[in-house]
Amino acid sequence: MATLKDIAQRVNRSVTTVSRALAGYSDVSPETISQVRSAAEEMGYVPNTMARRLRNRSTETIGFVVPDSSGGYSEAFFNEFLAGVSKRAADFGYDLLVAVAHDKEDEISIYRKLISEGKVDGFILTRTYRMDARAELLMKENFPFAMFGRVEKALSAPYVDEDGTYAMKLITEHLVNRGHSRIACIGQPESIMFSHLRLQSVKEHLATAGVHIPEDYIRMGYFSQKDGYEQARELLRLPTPPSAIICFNDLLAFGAVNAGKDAGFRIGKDIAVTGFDDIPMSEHYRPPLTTISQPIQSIGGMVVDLLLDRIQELRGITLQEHVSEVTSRRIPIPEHWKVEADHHNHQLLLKPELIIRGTT
Amino acid sequence: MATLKDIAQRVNRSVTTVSRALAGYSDVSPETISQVRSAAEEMGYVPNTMARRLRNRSTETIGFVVPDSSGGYSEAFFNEFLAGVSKRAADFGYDLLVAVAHDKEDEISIYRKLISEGKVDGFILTRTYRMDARAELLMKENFPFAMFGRVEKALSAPYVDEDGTYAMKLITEHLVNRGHSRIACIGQPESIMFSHLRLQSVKEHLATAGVHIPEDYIRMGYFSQKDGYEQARELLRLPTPPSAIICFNDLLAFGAVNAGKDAGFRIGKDIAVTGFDDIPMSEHYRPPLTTISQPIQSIGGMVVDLLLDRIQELRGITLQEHVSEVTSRRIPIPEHWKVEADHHNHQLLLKPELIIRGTT
DNA sequence: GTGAAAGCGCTAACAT
DNA sequence: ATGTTAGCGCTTTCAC
Repeated sequence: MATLKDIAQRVNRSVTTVSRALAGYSDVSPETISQVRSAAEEMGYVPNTMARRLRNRSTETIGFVVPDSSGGYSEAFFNEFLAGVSKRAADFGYDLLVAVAHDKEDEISIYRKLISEGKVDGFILTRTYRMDARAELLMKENFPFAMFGRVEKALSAPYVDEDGTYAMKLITEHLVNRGHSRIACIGQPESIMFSHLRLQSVKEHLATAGVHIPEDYIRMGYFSQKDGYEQARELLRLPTPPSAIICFNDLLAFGAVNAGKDAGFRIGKDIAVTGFDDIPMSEHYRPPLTTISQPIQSIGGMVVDLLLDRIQELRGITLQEHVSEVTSRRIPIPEHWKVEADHHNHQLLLKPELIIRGTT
Repeated sequence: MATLKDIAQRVNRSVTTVSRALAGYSDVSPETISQVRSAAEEMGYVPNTMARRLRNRSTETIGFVVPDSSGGYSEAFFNEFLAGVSKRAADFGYDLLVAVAHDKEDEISIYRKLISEGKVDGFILTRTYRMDARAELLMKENFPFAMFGRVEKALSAPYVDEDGTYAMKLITEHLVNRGHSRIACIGQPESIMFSHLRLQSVKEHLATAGVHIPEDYIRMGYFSQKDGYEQARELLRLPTPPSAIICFNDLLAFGAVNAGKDAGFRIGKDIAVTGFDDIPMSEHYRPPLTTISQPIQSIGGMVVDLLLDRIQELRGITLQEHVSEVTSRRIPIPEHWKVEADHHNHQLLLKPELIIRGTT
């Protein structure tokens, strides 16, 4: 591998000059620049990553800790998001470090470790909790991070989130308009922020519509298709079973659909089911699933943008040119997505879309 | 962040001595060792990652390039595999760098880039092709890698693979025993190694069983549920439609099941469908899918083991202790999984399992 | 416009 | 058993 030194020898200049020529400093003579550039080109020079990182005290790396694949986390969601993050990070020369929480190891200790070892410049968080230990740690450490999702306490941390409250307004109105008055829901644990927000919204909008939702219609704490099946089965065995089941993700909805079928209901006729996320399979399910769509991959990209902004902010502007270039390259966010934003566009709420299909 | 220098000052020793004390060299006095260790502990010393990497010419990082999420790649598979890789890598202090192929960018150029920038010590490859440009590049560059899957040309590269030939033997025998004689199959492009192997095996074992498989029963080039639906629909509209459809992944099978339903067939009675992979949903599909199961997460871990072996091999044994410790920690592979292995246990073939469910 | 020198934090060869 | 020196490859003062 060619180094600056090699180039310097070749063009009879000092390492310093070569470094500056390559970096495009203004105080290098044009001829030197072109000499150096072509020498570098010829010699296939690529800067040594670790040397640069050591010197610059920068890892050029974003960390993403996967809660744990086994948790029944909606897989398709995760892939899409990761793709969005990785591609966007690559645009800025950032790498993506992925860690999966060991069963043994405390998730939060992974964050601690990655910070103390200096392996990442910042983190991306998803599936935030109302009280999120990760967000609290990172705030306390003043370590850069950006979230897909919010936390309950108003933090100054940057985030992108879907407007789950609005999404549930769309769903409940849709169901009420279809004549449903016995509406149940199956969701994740209420400790998860989005799950909490969605449930609140369901309650609120049903109340507005004058629809009562009894306590035993509310099933919180579930993720998987299997969970959806079991909870829906129980719901349908109640003395007064619901005529519609709102599920807080698509997998739960698939399970509920199956439970409905097994109990002899015609899905979309005798009983309605809705999902959330619009994973690829939803469109192909039988019947196709009514659900809420979110541009997951784009969201991943947006979160990267927010994080990189935050990193530079905390670092103080050092690399002037780079900064402005980077900031100007931010993904513009389509206006029709944006519901709300803080004055710095660092906290974004996106408008989700209701996709009406065969299950309602 | 405390550095070796800080510790050295504290204990009145040189940086070198501190470094060696921490590394556990034998030529440091016991008291110095304990002094240094406790000082390090107190000061919360953590070695600077980038300094170590620069100095050691090691990235302590494994690269994994995701072909592209949109390609219809079986998502659940990807997650499980990644989890296995990440966890195992973490056991050895290795990081996992994940890159997603940009739509614009040539996939192979990502490998080139990561190599020339010195960002990873080795790669993990999945979904290998019969002629695999990545494997060829890495062989040519003599850069460490390990594969989940084989390539057509016999390479000395380490791999783990399922015995797809055997898997298809199980499937065809199962179907033939159930009385099927009109058997079709839907698979990925034949350029993909596993798809090719599976197809060959299907042909071979059907021939052995005296079952003829006409050309128009063979549909290669597909990945997604949608593909599965469309191809199955066409198959079922043939003058002589098949009575069984072998699909080379579970998503294809889901599509085929739906096509069968839509055409008025009773799945598992009028028409049989089989999948491959046993993703979580397969068990919950309607009807539950007969398929081939593989321990994906474990396989991810095994591939990491092979890769780390290869990395150390190419590097020459430098860190004696570390090496032996590492090698001794390898995941033992259950005997009942192992079908075949080369003499160094660097090329492993695993025995897949047939899971019989409702679609046959 | 260019170069010498210093240093990021670590490790290792070579003294002593 | 310990310290001195050197250097990984890069960037950034600071001097000329």
